Amino acid sequence: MLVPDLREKLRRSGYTLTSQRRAVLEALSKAKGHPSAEDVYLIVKRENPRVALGTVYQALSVLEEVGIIGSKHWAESPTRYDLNVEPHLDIRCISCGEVSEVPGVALGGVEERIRNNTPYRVTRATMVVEGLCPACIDS
Amino acid sequence: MLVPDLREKLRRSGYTLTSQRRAVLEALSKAKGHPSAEDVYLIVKRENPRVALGTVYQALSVLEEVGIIGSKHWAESPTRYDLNVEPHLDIRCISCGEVSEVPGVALGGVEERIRNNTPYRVTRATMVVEGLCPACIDS
DNA sequence: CTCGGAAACAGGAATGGTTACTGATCACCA
DNA sequence: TGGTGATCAGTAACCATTCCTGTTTCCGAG
Repeated sequence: MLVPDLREKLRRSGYTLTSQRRAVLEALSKAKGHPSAEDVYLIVKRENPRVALGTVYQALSVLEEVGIIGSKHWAESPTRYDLNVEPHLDIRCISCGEVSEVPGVALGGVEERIRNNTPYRVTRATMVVEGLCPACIDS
Repeated sequence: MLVPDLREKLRRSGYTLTSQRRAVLEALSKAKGHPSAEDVYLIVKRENPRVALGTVYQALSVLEEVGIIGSKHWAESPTRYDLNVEPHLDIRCISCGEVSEVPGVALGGVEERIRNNTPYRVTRATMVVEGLCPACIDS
């Protein structure tokens, strides 16, 4: 199964397991990249044409809150979702929009240092990386 | 003067110096924080009620391209602009939206390590930090 | 198993930041 | 100073996302 104790994880945060939420999770694993909400919507729709886009947005936000999926946001581009909830770097091509992972780079305790240098209660510290992918450099 | 050789810097990239672009720059320095395009627009409008919001957007984007100003983007919030073009960390309160600087935290060559671990040509690597500001923690 | 109330959903309208478009105006070099 | 390409004002359009409303689904208590 895709996520063990899925129902239990949702219930612990006061949510219920619905077929739509399961379908969104399955679509996310099928997409195997960094799909946007709309990408997920299109995949879910292939099997269940009656799902609403708003439902996909809501399901993604619930799944993220529960900690089953992660999201990243680049300016001028829809939010991308990811089954990989471990801290890791992704880079987005400013020309074609493709997102891929940057392996082997650790942030080295930057978040910890941020916490020690601000009176804010830090809730999120993400690296947003942009560039030109190999294919777009050549063209 | 706010920026020496302003005209020259614009000209070098093929742009001209206009009163609107100068006004946007002045508004940005008056705002003294991390204003959004609309914040800048409202300030500029006080002295020149005929400016259009679109002009402010275009001016900000030109000034950024030329390297006179910087911008940062948090999800679910308009892009913020800044006269400080040196690499530095800013944190945004997820409750009231206020942005302030996190002093004394260096990224320690993370960008260099990213460049060495991706086939992309990196054009931008920013840290996006969110949290609760002291005032919002108490309330 | 089944019933009732709470949660979630479908469909579509609304929102908000940003960009695109068009005819009028301006900046600047010859 | 005059011409021309860049820029502007005003406004419409765009797109990702959220909101709204009536209907359906989920699931724990019995």
